[in-house]
Amino acid sequence: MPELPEVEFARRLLERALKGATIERVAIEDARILDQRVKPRAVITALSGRRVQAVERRGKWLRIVLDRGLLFSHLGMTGKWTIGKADDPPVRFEKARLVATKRARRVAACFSDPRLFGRFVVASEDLDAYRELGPDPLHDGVDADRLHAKLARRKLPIKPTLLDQALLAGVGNIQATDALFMARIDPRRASSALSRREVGALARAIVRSIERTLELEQGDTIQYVEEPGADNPFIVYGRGGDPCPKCKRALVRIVQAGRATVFCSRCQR
DNA sequence: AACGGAACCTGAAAGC
DNA sequence: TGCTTTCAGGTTCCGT
Repeated sequence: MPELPEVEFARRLLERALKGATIERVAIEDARILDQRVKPRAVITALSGRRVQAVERRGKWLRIVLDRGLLFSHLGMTGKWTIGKADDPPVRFEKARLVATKRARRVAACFSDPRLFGRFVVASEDLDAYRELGPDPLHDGVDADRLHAKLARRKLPIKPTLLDQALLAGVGNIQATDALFMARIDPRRASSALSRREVGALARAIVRSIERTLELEQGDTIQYVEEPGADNPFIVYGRGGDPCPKCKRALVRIVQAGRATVFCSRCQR
């Protein structure tokens, strides 16, 4: 599932392909990726002829800066950008395509998304959802003192709290699950009960977990862990019932706020 | 205000 | 074999 590392992978891909390029053709194959009030025609008009100045990311949001206006892209659960030739046939589950030209070279940036949780939004200013994001662990680091102070006011257990994008932008179910294992913290603990020392360990684990995942994502294509044939590169995420990598006791799978969590009841306290 | 839970989606895997 | 059920989950919305 796309979380911060996968979105950063997409950012780098799009930056290489599109920065400095001019969008010459836009196709929206499925309007359900758009804001429902916006007509596909309006999106095509807004993007056509625009020059891409930068491809940025905050949390799980991509922000493509144009010479006039902005394009926001969220990958949802199954969204993916791939780069190909302008006239390549549609990729599987393709929902939108930007054909752009840079120094007489034409490229296609294709957005595919089988489950349609992704977003494709043209705007003239930052979206509320973007403005409301908390610090990005990769850009800003994780300030443990600040995090500790924020957690002190939270009522939820630490695991669901970590999924709040206003707390830290980009942490999803996978990174939260693995980071709690790395920091040896029980996901059921009350957020406000974590000591400063524990929050320090958690802050470091979040950054380490993200950097580790990013290192695994080399090359030009990316595979998400849920896709058929993909292996699971994560430490405990998706490994309920398997032996704990540290102590070999069976990892426990529970559901919190509707999300699966895996942890070791011996190593995580 | 804060929180839980459902809804939005559909492909793949598991169950029967 | 083929049908049905379950699961995955980021975000938004709604009800409590």
